[in-house]
Amino acid sequence: MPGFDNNFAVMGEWLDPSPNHKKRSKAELEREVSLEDIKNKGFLHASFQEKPCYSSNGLSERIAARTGFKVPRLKTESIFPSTCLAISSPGVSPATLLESPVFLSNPLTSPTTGKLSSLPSDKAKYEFIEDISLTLSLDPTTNIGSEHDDSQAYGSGLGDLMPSGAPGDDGYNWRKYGQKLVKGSEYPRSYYKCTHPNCEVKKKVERSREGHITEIIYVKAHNHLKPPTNRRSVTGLSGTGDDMQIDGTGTNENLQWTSPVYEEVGYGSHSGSMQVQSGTQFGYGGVATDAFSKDEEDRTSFMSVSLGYDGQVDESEPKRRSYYKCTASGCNVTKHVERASDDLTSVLTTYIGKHNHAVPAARNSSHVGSGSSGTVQGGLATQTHNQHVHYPVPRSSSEGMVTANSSLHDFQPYLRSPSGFSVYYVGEAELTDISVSGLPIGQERFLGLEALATGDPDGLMLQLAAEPKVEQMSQQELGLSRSSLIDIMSRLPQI
DNA sequence: AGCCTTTGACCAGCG
DNA sequence: TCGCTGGTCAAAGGC
Repeated sequence: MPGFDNNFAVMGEWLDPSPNHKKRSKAELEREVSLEDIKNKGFLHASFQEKPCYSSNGLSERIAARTGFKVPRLKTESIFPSTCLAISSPGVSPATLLESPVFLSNPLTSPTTGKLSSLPSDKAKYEFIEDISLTLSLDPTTNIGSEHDDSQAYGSGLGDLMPSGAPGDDGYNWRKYGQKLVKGSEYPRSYYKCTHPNCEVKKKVERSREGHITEIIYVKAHNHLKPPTNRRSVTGLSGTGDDMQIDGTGTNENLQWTSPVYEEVGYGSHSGSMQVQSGTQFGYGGVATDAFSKDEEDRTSFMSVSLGYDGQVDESEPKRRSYYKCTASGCNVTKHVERASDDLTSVLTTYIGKHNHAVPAARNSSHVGSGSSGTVQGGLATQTHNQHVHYPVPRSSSEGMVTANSSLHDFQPYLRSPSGFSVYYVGEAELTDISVSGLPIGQERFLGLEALATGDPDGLMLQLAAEPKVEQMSQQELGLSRSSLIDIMSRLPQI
């Protein structure tokens, strides 16, 4: 949900207009990765292999499986010290940055070149952040930077979102019923059950030693609404409260859709940085949406989303991304509020910039939801509340589950920030359609963004100089999206 | 009292 | 059959 640390006005929203999703072949999805490139050139190649959706392998193993070599685990919490990107917020990693409106309009698109290199016809490696000049050492063998105060960082971000007592707080109540150290994972896996009567939803959560969630796997779907306490009264620009009530999980902020200080400045479709497969909707309240309600009993889902978008090929659910900018005078903070069109329970929120003002008193108005603790302050350059989107796929789809998205995403584990965690949904829902949304690959059109990110020596800012780049897509087709993006970029904080 | 976490034991699937 | 592994159970204890 669009959490509000301050007030954002909706900049706009994209609704993916391209339902002609296609499932990519394995060959199309295979990529190779070169750590040397990452290390030396700063761009990513990736290797993608099919993998079961219900993998229980540890991240490192999965990485190894995909890249073909053993990957020393990074202390990701320290990858990006303040001297790099000042990603003091747990919600930020280079990956998330690359998923920001600046870097990511399409996972298959180079944010720097705008080249779409992962189209079906493209068998080659593709570049992602080649020219990004942020201090982004990706040597996976190195603990980059000093130990930063993880707890502090976390405290302003996911820590609030994911308190230890509510792992992956998604608005539902969970009871832990087991914990085990699974093979291949250096972190214990905790097992939770939804406490709601007759609800069979379970989830498995892996945490790092620091308590950061590294992976969440959901099994089945809720057959009930979220507990009222998690429901937030929302009124706002987009009309219905329900539509706005996207679960405050993703924020450590007071929740407010219609804050007087943020305005919506853009909107548009987000062509799939997330791999999605259709099936059951985990809509607001967890109730299946129409398309799948006919089989609610078997409603389950699978979804792999994370900083790594670790896993799938398909993306059938259109996603909506709203862009907001802080309306405070002189404040250039922007954010964008991404979710599946039908799934209001999950959201990916990305912040760009740093507020240069105090939190408006209006935050405490009646608009403000019950949200959590404090606001995102301090040296926060960007913050991403990487909640996930629930998209279902049938169990059978696991056979074809491919880490298809991008090299970048596949490398997410390296970049995994304290808030970065993988989310999988596993289930047996019938697959009504398997397709790839967001990216009309067949038409080979996309919206790319050329971006340049520069780390602030003070580690407080991230400059994102971006130029939307459009290929094989008419201006008309882009409509507001392009202009909105340009506007967004123009408002980004300057170093 | 109720709900939760913890944790060792147990069970089932698989090779 | 056996061992491994992931998942679950359930008693104990804490809040």
